[in-house]
Amino acid sequence: MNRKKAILEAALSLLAEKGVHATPMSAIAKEAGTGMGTIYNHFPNKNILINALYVSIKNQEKAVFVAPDDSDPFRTQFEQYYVGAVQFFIDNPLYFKLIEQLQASPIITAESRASGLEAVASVIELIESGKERRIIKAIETPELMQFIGGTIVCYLRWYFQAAKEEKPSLANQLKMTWDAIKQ
Amino acid sequence: MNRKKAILEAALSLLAEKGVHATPMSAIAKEAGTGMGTIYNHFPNKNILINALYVSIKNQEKAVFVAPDDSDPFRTQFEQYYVGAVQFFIDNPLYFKLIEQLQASPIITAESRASGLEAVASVIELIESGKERRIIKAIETPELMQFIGGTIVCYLRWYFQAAKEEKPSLANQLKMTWDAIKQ
Amino acid sequence: MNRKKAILEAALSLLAEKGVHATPMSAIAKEAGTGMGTIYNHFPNKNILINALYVSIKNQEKAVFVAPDDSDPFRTQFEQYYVGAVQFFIDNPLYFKLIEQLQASPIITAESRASGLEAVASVIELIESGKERRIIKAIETPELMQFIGGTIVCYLRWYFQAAKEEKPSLANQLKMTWDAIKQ
Amino acid sequence: MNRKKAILEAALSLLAEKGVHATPMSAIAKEAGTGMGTIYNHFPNKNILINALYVSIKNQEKAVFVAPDDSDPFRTQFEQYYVGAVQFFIDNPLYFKLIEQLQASPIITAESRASGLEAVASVIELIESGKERRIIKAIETPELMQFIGGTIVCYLRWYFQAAKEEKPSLANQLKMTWDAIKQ
DNA sequence: CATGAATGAGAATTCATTCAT
DNA sequence: TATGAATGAATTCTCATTCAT
Repeated sequence: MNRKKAILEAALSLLAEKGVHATPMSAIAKEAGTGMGTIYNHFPNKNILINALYVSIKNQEKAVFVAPDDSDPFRTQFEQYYVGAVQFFIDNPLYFKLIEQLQASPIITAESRASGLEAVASVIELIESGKERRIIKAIETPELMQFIGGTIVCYLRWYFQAAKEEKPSLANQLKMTWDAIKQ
Repeated sequence: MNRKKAILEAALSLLAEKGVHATPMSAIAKEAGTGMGTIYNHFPNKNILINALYVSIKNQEKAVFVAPDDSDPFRTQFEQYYVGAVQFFIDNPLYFKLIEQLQASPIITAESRASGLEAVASVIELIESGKERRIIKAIETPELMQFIGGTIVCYLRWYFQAAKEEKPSLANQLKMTWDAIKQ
Repeated sequence: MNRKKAILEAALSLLAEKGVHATPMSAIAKEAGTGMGTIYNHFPNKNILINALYVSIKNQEKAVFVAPDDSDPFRTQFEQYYVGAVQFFIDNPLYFKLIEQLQASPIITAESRASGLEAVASVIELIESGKERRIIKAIETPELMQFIGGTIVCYLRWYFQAAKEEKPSLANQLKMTWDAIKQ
Repeated sequence: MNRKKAILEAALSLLAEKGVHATPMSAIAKEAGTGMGTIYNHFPNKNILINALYVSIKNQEKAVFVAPDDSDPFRTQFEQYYVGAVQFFIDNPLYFKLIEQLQASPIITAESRASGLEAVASVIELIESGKERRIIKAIETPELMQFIGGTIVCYLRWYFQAAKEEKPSLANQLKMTWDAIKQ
């Protein structure tokens, strides 16, 4: 039985669901079916556990951004990234809930944050090539990235709060985002 | 002597700056120059105080959305709303910091959240007229609102984290958002 | 009801009797008849409480060393100091038990320790005048002080462990110490 | 491979250096290069380990008190004991640090303490013969022993806290102690 | 209404000890 | 016999809330 994994899973579910500050370590231990001390054998303290979870999510997110087929049209490649990111969080709602909480939190260290940025390195590359090819607006890449990321977050917020039967179509979102950034 | 106001101001500055969970009621009392009991005379508990702050910010935001001149072109009216919202938070950075923290927090009640939505009622109206006049894309209004709101939040995040000397231009942001939603 | 005093008294009795590490703050609170939080209102943490106790004892000890009558013979003056110190701890056995524990402990700060040294300033003066008058051996004062202090500590240890009926006479002790240091 | 010895050595160095309560069993195991379970195979619990260390030191101290040459003058014999004891702890500073900590500690059992007393049996004998021969003051032997022991402890404290270059001379100490106890 | 000392439940963290391997 | 991950009771400290003044 992999206790470390059990702990991370229990932590994910409780931290995302109840909130970081409403989840005592004892609750995580109970949910993971271990003693509290066991958590501390694997993670020196609560913040480190949370950072580990953050980095683990970001690493999985990274795996989603596989290099798209370069022979595809630019817009197709962009949409693949976009849809990939959205789908990743739709498939893992707890990840989204947790990342939302941690985004602006002082708990996440600069180091964890930096490792999180790696996830989007290949997207940045695509955007910059799009700017060179005059497909994308000539705006600073970080600003574009922030904008695109923002549309994703908002879509997901919207997606998760919407009632089951009326999940908003991703097509609209894609169209708006593309219109926003295209030259 | 308006103690209630002093308490709200102290709470705003501490909750925004230090974080909700790192701000004890005692610190708020000290900053407000009152006793702790006085806070409890005005706000039955900490959560209610925080909700009051949230609603107060949303109400001030509402005041910003004054009906634009109907004789102006639609796009001008839209930009007035957009710039107004952005400017409101640029002028009140603490408001933004606090709202960001509370956005996804279970502290904010459904009721407070609902009252927050009133702020944007007049914008909704504008958007719907835009859709009727086929200036704006035919997408569900809530989805459009969410999208627009998302771009504002992301711009502000970007704005506040950027170094002093290189505050990003709002023009790019306006252009992207308009291109996104326009027919 | 002076709670701070009650806390110090409870702390003294438990720390001295059970030992510093065997006395939880909760036990002190219970003994003092207060809540645990009350202790922390008066002393920010356990170490500070212990230091406060240490300094308080040293201050009371200081009060014991009243300037002796200068017209008395030197030896009389010396014995007054010696007997005073011994009597102080015989009268306050808990003080002795606690000081013994804390003497070499890293809990006591340099500052507390320094304040403790003030207690013996007037004794140092007497010893130095004794050396000048060639009544006392020409040995470095700190070494003499350490020696004298050591004989007191040992006597007290002996005194407290001895059975009730055979408390050792202080006279022997005084004689030995005097013979040791006299020219 | 003598694991028991390795454990005792690791325990000595850590307990003396860091303090009894700041040294977890896990740290001792690591320093000794064994698993934690191994310690518990040799010593049923932490207190028993500490007592074993105490008794071991006292036994080594005992070995230092070899019967002096009976043809030597009494004072020479006494000084041999005295210097031997002092030298023992100067040669083994960790022993002194640990014994100091444990002196007043409830961890040390009455049994261990009793076994510690054996160390000085031969010194007691010498002192009593000195009293019979009217070389030493007619004071209860235990009181004399306590006094002598006290001067040693204080000298050592003084010795170890003094700066390297100004180690206090043992000669002064010997003179004072002798003057104190001699008839 | 205003005050702020008192309260104690609850949180993070430690570590002696056990036991399956 | 050796190992060290697992355990959870025990400890320190915090802070929302109360209430006597």
